[in-house]
Formats: sequence, structure tokens, C-alpha cells
Amino acid sequence: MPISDCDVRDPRIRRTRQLLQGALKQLMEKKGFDEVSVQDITEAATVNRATFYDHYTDKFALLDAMVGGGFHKLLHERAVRFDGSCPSAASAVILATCDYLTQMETGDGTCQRQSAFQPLVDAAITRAIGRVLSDGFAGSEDGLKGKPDGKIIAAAASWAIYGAVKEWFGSVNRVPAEEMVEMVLELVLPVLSARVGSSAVALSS
Amino acid sequence: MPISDCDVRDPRIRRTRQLLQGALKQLMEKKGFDEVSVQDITEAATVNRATFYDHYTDKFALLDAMVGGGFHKLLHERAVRFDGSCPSAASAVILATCDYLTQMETGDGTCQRQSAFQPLVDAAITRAIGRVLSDGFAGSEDGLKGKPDGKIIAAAASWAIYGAVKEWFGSVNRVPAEEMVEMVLELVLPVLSARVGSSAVALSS
DNA sequence: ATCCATAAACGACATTCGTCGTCTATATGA
DNA sequence: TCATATAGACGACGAATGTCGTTTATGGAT
Repeated sequence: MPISDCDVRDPRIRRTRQLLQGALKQLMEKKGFDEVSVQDITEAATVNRATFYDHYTDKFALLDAMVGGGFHKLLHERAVRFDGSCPSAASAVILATCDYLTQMETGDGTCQRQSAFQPLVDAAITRAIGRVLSDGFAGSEDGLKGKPDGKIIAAAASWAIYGAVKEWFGSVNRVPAEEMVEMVLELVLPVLSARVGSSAVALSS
Repeated sequence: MPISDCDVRDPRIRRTRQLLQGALKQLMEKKGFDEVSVQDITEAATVNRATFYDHYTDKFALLDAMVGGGFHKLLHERAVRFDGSCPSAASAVILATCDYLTQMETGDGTCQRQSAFQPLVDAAITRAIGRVLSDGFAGSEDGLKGKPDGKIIAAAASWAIYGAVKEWFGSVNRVPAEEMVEMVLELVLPVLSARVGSSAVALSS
């Protein structure tokens, strides 16, 4: 009984997925991700274990959906949109990334040092950032000679943003997020402007 | 019987790990990563299953070590070193990334569409790139006011490089690697130069 | 050549995983 | 309201996982 398509209109599907994601989120407040079994999740969600596999291939897929969905929701709540060029929209994306990582922080040091957890989170968030940026580069699909197209730029920029923010987040004595946003923006703006930029970027020291 | 420290000098340890990595690599030429069980690996490696867990917490950790080690080996073979500034060393890193992703390509469409595989690979390679770049920024640990320090820049740059190359690799009708290297270099150079760069980067169109 | 530390082999264990078929409950449209 | 399609519950299954404790074999140092 695999779920037919991706018919999110059916309230039963939404309900079950919400329950599963909620259960995982709740369980992760006390345990590490890989100490949580699918049984634990379905038990806490009052959902049959077999039903879990109707929705997600494994708990990694659930985590992915949860993180990606959560970050996307945050962007939506803040009405963040990237208009293709650069100005404050990029800042909003960067700040959202900082905030999301911060809000995801677990209580004490029982934190995540597992094998697959962090990479999954990284991938989910990076993908979400990439979508926002890609959407910004919508119409201008110009594949001009030698110029990187929008997809490459969006990929480079989104990964750069996340990499920088992750590094910031992992550092001791974190600088305030607003300050970090400025630094990252400074780093990433030239990347986002590369569609029209000159090839040799001369920087004054 | 967990392995004492990380005493790679003991030939027994090196032998076992090499066997395990070789077995996984070999098995992945025919099966997808998540279709390979730990049993399969240890069987092919003629290593006891319990011994596997003396070396790696799970097969994800093995994959991580394999990919990270492989990429690091490639860089070492090519004597790639990043001297802190920018010139052709960055190109070498980018090209190596292109080549490594290409060489990792599996035969046919039985490819990797699993949940945790790609993120793990991404993380391992990104980390390896980050190490090279970080090493380049060794001595100059200047935390000047408002300026991003070397770690942030290295993180942003390494993630940007990998994100761009990954996008390139996933695209249909791939442009030649050399051409890609140029594009990525153009995108990333301003990031790498940010330590001394001015805050407002004006680009002529 | 001998001794000691330690890696690897081995068997066994409870637990979890992923999948299956069947039956019940619920949503949607006529 | 009723019919139908489909999601969820349930029980069961073989396989894989992760962890033991014990025994054997190997490497390095004296």
C-alpha cells in the first residue's frame, strides 16, 4: 500500500506525516537521532510501523522532509523571496539560515555526533536555499558563452551561504547573527552578481 | 574490543580497513549503496562482521572514510596544495573535484537515489576541500574587526566549489571540466580574496 | 627467541528493519 | 446517502543490525 502519488490534499496523509514529524522532533529533544528507532517514532506518533514505510523509505527520509519542510516554512512565514538580483533578499535568506540552525539546537551536549545525521541536515537545508535562489534566477535562463548559468550560480551561492553559516554556528563564542549576515553577504554578493560580472575581479586592498 | 586509539601504524589495522573499503567499492560497482549490507561487505572482505564494528560505527562511516580518503589521496597524488592566496592552486582543487566526481560515476542507471548516500558523499568531499583551503589560510589567523576570518572564508569557498561542481556534474550535456573549472574559479576567487577585499564590491557590467 | 599488548575471529544474543497480505476506517464524488 | 477508492491498522516473516564475551593469532619490543 504505497501512497498513490503525492496527494497531499488527502487529510489523512497530512495528518499521518505531521504526526510522524512531530514525534521525531519531540523524541530528538531527549535522544540523539540515531538512538531513535522507527519503532519509537511510530509509537510516539500512534501510527503503525508499517504505515511509516508508506510515507518514508527510512528515518533519514523523514528527517530530510522535516528539516527541509521546516526551513521552507520559516522562509514562507517571513515572506522571503529572492527577486533575482541581490539586495536585502539575500540577507533575509542568510539570516533565516542562522536562525534555523540556532532554533534547531538541542538542549545539552547529548548532541549529534552521528554518522549520517549532520550530512542529511546539511543537504536538506542547502537544497531549500538552492530552491529559493534558483527561483530568483527564473526568467533569465541565458546560457551565454563561457558565463555560468543561473543554476550553477544558485548552487554555488546556496552552498557557500550554508557552509559559512554552519561554520559560524559551530564556532565557539558565536558572533551575533546580524554581524554574521553582513560578513556572509559580503562574501556571497560577488557570486550572485556573476551573471553580469567581468571575468577578472580586481579588488582593492 | 574497540580499536585502541587511531594507531594506523599497526599493519593489521591498515590491512583490515583497506579490505573493507575495497570490498565496498567493489560491491558498489554492481549494487546501490543501500542495497549493500554490512554482511556483504565483510563477506567480500573476508573479515568477520564483528570486526567491522571495531573500525566503523556503521556502513555510513565506512563510506565517509572511503570517499574522504579517496579524495584526499587524489589531491596528494597531484601534489595539490593551497598556498593561502589564490592563483592556480584553487584551479587544481576545483579540477580535482570534477575529476573525482566523474571517476566515482557508476556504470548504468542503477545509480544512487537513496536517502543517505549522496549527502554523505557531499559531506565527505566538502570536508576534504575545506581542509585543504583551511591549511592555506594557516598563519594569518587575523580576526580583524568585521572581517570574516579564514575559517569562514574557507568554509564558504569549499562549499561553493563543491556545490557548483555537483550541479555541473548533475547537469545533462556536461560542459568539459576545464571550462567548468574556469567558471567556478571566477565565481570563487572573490570569496577567497575577501580577507583583504573591500566591503562594497563594485562590478562593471 | 620470547613475551606482551592488542587486533581479529567466532558464536550468540536481543533488537530493529523492511516487506507482505489482509482487514478496517475514512475521504471524496456522484 | 451511498459507492468506491485509498489510507491506515495489524500480525507475521526473514533478514540485517549492533553488541557481547571468549579465544586465537599477529606485531613490536626487549
